[in-house]
Amino acid sequence: MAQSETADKILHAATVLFAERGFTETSLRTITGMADVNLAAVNYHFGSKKALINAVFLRFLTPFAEELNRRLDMLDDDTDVGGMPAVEPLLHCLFSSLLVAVNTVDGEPQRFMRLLGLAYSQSQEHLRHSLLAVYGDTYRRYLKLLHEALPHLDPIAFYWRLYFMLGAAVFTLSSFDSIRGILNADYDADTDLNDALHLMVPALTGMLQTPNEH
Amino acid sequence: MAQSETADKILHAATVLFAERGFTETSLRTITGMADVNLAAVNYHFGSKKALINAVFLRFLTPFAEELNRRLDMLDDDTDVGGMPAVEPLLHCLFSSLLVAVNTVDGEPQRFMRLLGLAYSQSQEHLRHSLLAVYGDTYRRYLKLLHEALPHLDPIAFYWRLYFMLGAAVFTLSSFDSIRGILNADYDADTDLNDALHLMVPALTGMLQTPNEH
DNA sequence: TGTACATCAGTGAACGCGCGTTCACTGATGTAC
DNA sequence: TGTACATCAGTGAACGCGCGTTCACTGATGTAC
Repeated sequence: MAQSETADKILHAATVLFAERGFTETSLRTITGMADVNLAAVNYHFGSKKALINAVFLRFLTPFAEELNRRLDMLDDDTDVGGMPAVEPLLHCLFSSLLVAVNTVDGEPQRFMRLLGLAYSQSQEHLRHSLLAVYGDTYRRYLKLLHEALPHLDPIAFYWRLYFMLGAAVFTLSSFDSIRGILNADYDADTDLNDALHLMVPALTGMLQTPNEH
Repeated sequence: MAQSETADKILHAATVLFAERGFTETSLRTITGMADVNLAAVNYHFGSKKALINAVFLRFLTPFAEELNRRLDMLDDDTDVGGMPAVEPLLHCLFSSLLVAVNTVDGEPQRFMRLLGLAYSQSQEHLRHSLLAVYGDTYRRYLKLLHEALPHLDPIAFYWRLYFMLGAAVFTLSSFDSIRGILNADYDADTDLNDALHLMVPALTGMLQTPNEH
């Protein structure tokens, strides 16, 4: 897939338009119009609109998962002698992989953050299944390490904290452009994606490490 | 609006279906089919599909904003003699108002959480404008109090932390049903909405209070 | 070297379908004189 | 008390439109004998 120039142009236009408006709100006619290719080319190269949505995600999640695994390997080597990796390095791993992966494919980094947000909110069951099949191993590996770094949390509390973290990250990064716009207008201060991630790491570390009083 | 039985049935069905599938993915035919009313009744009572979406939000956000204002008044009275309200009571205020409001209108509480999540992710500009016009004052009042309780954060850092909190809350609560399902299956432990909120308050308090090292 | 066939990327036009909205209409209830 | 008119909730059928998908087709390139 995506070996032809036409398929590449479709993937690029679909990425931009899906991130801007969502999946249902973007028609194949708009995509092929922007990509300057024939309407039927989407079904020729990808088979269906659903398959196109899948392909858009695979294109940027594959380098992300590879980068994350590479960094977790490095972290494993570093801590071979003395115990487990800590929370903060684990979060750095995650966000740095995101940044690196997003820069290997074309386009604005925050586009992919928006797509990630959409994947969660628009109930695309087919998408969730296909993503879990491809990236499930990496996901479970990361979860195991993170939980080991948070021994004060029982499994239930850990699971909820994980979702608090996912929510904060996905929501903030997928609204990144609009938050930045508001801050520029109100406080005349510019924050780039890297700044935002550096504000997020200590805040989320603090959240995860807070003791859980019942 | 919503004084007739037909309009009420439409509002109820729309609330259920929008929360399940999103706005674009729910057709007026599905809504009127479930409500057992005539298709044209939506446009007769509400004017358009967009106006129906607005009405669904107004119905549960209005009791929420009223309840929140009432609780903030009480908090103001309590702290009249000694300083400002603290972070944790402010979060309790917010979440308790949500719970109370959601129980005054019919239906499962988590439905409204899902709608809130959708309002953020589906780019419904008309909706955001209309909501800010109606609830802007309450929103700004709450923000001011919360910032006063967090004097260690400069405006920029505060703003980002606010979005981390919003993200964690909206995302978690709108995925509440599926998270609960996973926990039931994997750990055989049931968590209701109240439990989830009580796990959230200390975690988010910890996140907000964490110092921001640069 | 020449011919026949297969493969493949891409195209133009049409398919049927479900969508939100509109419109002329009905029938019940309220109001004015 | 009776009649004429206005208002209002609700209806049935149709409107035009944009959607994802399909299909027969073209033209270029590669392969076999």
